[in-house]
Amino acid sequence: MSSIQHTKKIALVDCNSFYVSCERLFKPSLNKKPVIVLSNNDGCIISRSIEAKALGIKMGDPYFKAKNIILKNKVHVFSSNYALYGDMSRRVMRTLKYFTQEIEIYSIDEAFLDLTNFPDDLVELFGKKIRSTILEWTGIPTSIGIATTKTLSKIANHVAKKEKSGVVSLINIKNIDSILEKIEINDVWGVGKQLTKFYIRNNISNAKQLKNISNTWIKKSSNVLSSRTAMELRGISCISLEKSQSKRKSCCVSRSFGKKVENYQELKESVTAHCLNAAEKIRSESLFAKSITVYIRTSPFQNKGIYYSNSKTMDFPIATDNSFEIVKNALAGLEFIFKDGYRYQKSGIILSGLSDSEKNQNLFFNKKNNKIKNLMKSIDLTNHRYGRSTLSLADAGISKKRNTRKQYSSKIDTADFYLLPRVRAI
DNA sequence: TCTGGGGTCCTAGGACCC
DNA sequence: TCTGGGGTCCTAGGACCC
Repeated sequence: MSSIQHTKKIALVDCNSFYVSCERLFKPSLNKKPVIVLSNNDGCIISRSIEAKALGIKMGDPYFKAKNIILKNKVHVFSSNYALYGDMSRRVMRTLKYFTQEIEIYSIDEAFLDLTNFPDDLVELFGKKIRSTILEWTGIPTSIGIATTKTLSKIANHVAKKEKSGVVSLINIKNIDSILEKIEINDVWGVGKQLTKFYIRNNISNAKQLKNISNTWIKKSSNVLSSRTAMELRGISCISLEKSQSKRKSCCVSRSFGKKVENYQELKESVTAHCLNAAEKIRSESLFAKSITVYIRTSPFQNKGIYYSNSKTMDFPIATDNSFEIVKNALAGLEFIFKDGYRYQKSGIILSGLSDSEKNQNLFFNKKNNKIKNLMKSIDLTNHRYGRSTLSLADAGISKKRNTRKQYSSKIDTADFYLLPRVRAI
């Protein structure tokens, strides 16, 4: 057993303006220029380059509201291309795994690494090596924050975003209070809109103040999550690294419509399509759903007409991954909640109570079940080979034009070898 | 005219039981 | 006038994250 006691060291690696950076790979001429990426249907702004941020363009703002600034400043606009971002994300994560297996992939553009086994005085240098390697191998710029807990590594990362080196370690700093003091309370990981309001009311407006507040007070007036955050600010690790990604518990598929929908048939088609996507997803992960929720709603932002939103949840008699059964139940639920005369903006479904046990199934295993299983398998295989929705149910309305907007797509597919950008070795 | 999508966890309160 | 008390389980909705 080693006698050396290592300080706990957690690094948070975060890709800078990830979606924008992905698009820039294929158009290097856009470096240093303002660029944004839009959500589905070109609805909201979901990624901004620093130059776009500097223009005052806010995260999550509806596109049409920012259009004036965008046109005036010649901001480059992209519709989102999730296939591209997912692919680039996998490349970045693979690169990280080259450095350590102690990794938690936290989101599409973020990962926590446990660097406890590296010497304290070398960890920042190691961070810089990681950063330059990711840039070299994938072309994606990152920021890296290193500290003793996840919450503090988030803060270190926040500071690193403004540093030229892109890497900040709090490990060897004796007293980090002067740093925490400059972190606004709403920038602390785990403090959202409601908690910010609550803390401000109680004269807590930065991370240092939250760190120094009594634990009993937080637990009493808020909840365990809040006290965990405060503890982590004090350097006491409460949120551990989740190395193995556990199987998910639910699976949602939803879309807003490009144009409002009043027609029942069109709603049915959208719900059917959502079900087929979700069913395929859970089958690919060998999961079975216990229940399904279907929901529809009109736009919450328009006051013309009355707002209507409703949902219906149904249990399956036996947990299932069968597309037909999932669609059948969803459509029954839709019929139950549909009301005529509204301009619907969105529909969605949620498969929940997901499990990978086939316990329930085995009891009822028979020929018919096997037949359906094989059918599902061949549907998935065909769709995988020839593109999504090659094989579909009639109700998904595949012959029709999709009710979505995607005006600014770069149409880049990393599966196409010749479009892959060549990244210059540094 | 036009406002994303996909997750997790916690808690309050209702249903039910003795 | 006045209607127990304590426990468990489940779910819907809220808050948070990216």
